Amino acid sequence: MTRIVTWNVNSLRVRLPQVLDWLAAHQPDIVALQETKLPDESFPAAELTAAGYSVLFSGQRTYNGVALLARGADVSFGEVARELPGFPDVQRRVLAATVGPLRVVDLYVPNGQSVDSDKYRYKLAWLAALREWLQEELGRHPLMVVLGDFNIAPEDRDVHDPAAWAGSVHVSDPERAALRALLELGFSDVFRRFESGTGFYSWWDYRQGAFRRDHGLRIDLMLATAALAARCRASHIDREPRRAERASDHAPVVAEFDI
DNA sequence: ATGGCTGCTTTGAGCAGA
Repeated sequence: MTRIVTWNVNSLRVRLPQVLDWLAAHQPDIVALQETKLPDESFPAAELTAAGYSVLFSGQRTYNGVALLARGADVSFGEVARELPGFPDVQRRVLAATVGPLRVVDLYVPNGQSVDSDKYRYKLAWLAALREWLQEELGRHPLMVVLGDFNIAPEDRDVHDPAAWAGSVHVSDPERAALRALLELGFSDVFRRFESGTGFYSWWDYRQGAFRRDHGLRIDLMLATAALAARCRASHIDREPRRAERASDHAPVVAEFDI
């Protein structure tokens, strides 16, 4: 059994103790982190290695930053990619590697800020470039997982108050269409293989007691190719770390595979 | 109610997140 996780930690500097505790408690095999907010020279490689993980990271100061952890010493990360082909970008949002039989693509999709902003147009252009790249990757990697903070709630059932969110960034039609276009390449949203209802969120605003009131969005996703999805046995969102003092505003999303 | 909260930044008010 292989346990795979995605978690937007919103500063690995602040969250490292919680991440280490969570790794020790849950022993995941592959972890994709987003918003590490650390330049590579500050990445806590020694601490994570001491916790039993091999690490790969692509970071920058202040914003963004992604990392992959693979359980075991000296795990080999093959065919590493840190960019979307044809989409040069100073923002560190992409980290892909081959780990054993698996292709793992860790993404921190742009937020988009608001639907009338340049950042929104950047988000849609980024998603278009991502689709082109994943289409190529699919030809080479039948067992692929694309996971991370997508900053898109796929459907209204992934939104605590769809009427309040209607038309805004994270739920707008163009964003959802871009996500559907990714899925239509041949991916499955693994969480939805096990749970079809409303009320399952992976992010809650820090403000206005949103977590306590369970006002959230499901925006952290794990997409698997058909061959990999067929081996998925369970998926859940672990709300426990969100309860902690100084919690990330995102919860880890977990899935287990027969690999 | 463009507030609310958190993390970051050539340290402190402003940006960004979602």
